[in-house]
Amino acid sequence: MNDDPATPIPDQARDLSWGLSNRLFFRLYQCTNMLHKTGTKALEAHSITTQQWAVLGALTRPTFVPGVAVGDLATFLLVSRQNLAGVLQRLEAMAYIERVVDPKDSRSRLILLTAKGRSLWDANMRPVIADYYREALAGFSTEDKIHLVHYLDKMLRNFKAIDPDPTGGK
Amino acid sequence: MNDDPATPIPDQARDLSWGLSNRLFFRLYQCTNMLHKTGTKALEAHSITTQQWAVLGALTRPTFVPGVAVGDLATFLLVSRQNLAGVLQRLEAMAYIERVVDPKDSRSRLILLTAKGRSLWDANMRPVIADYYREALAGFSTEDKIHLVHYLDKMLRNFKAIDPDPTGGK
DNA sequence: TATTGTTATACTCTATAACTATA
DNA sequence: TATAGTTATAGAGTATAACAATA
Repeated sequence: MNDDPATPIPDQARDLSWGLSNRLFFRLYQCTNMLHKTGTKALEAHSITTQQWAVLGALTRPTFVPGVAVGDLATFLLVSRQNLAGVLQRLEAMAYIERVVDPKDSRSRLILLTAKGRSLWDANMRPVIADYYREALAGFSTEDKIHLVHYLDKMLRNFKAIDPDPTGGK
Repeated sequence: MNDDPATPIPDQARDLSWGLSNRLFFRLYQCTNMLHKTGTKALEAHSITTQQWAVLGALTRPTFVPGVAVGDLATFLLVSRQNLAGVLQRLEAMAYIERVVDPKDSRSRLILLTAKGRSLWDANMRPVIADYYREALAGFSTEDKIHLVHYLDKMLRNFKAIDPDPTGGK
C-alpha cells in the first residue's frame, strides 16, 4: 500500500492526525463553553460577563492605565471595533469606564477605568478571579502552566496567520 | 519577610502565580475568539457556525451514528438542552439532521444526520476542517498535540468540578 | 482620501423559566 | 412526581455595512 511516491502521507497517518487534531479542537471547544459558563457564574454577583472581565482586566495593565484607544484595545482583545463598542457601552452605563478625547488626535477616544471600576476590580473581582484560577488550574504545576501558555501562544500565532486582521477592518 | 508561619504563600509568589494564571486565561480567551472567528469563516460557504460544526461532528461519532438523545448530546457538548434546541432547529431547517421518536421511550427524541448532512460533512466540511487543523496546528508535533490535549483534558475536569451540571438541569 | 469611532441591522448563542408529553 | 424535550423571553456577542468627525 502507498506505493505511489507522489503520496507523501499515507491514509492511515492522515486519519491518525485527523483524530488527534479533532480531539484537540473539541476539547478546546468544550473548554471555551465551560470558561464562559463558569467565569460568568463566578462574577454574576457583579453582573460581569467574561467579555467585560477581559476588557476591565486589560484596562488594569500598566500600559493601558493612562488610557487606550478603542482600536488598540480591540487589537489587543482580538475583537472587532464594532463589537467592542457594544461592550464598552454597557461598561460605561455601569460607570466602570469612561471615554476621554485623545488630546493628540481628536478622532480618537481614550478608554480608562473610573475610580468605581478600579475599586470593583481590586476589591471585588480580583479576589474572586484569583480563587477561580486556583480552582480551574488545580493540579497544574508552574511548569505545566508555562507549557500550556506556550502552546496557546503558538496556536494564537497560527490563528492570526489565518485571519491577519481580526479587528474587522475594511 | 513572610515570617508569619500562618501565611503559607508570600505575596511575591502569590503575585507571580496570578500573573502566570492570568496570562494563561487571557491566551485561552484570545484563542476562543479566534477559534470562532476563523472557524466560522472557514465554513462560511456552507453557512455553518462553530456550534453547528460541533453538533454535526458529534453526530458522526460511531457511538452517536445510530441516533443520540438530545440530553446526551447536550451533556457531550457541554451546552444546555435549551440552547442545543435552538441549534438543532436551525440544522433541521437546513435538512442536515432529523429527529425520530425513541422507540424505547416516547419522551425521548433521537437526533441523527440525514443523508444530506452526512454528505455535507464527508464531501464538504471534513476536507475544509482538515485544512483548517493543519493551518491552526502548524508547527505542532504529534507530541505537542498530545500534551496540549492532556492539559485541556485536565482543565476541563476542573471546570466540571466547578460546575457539575453544565447542561442546565434544575 | 484614509482613519477613528459610532450607529444600525440581523443573526446566533446564552441563561432562565415555564410548558407538554410521556414515564 | 420525575424526566425528556420544547417553547418563550431577555440579554449579550458577532458580522457586516454605513455613517460622522477628524486627519
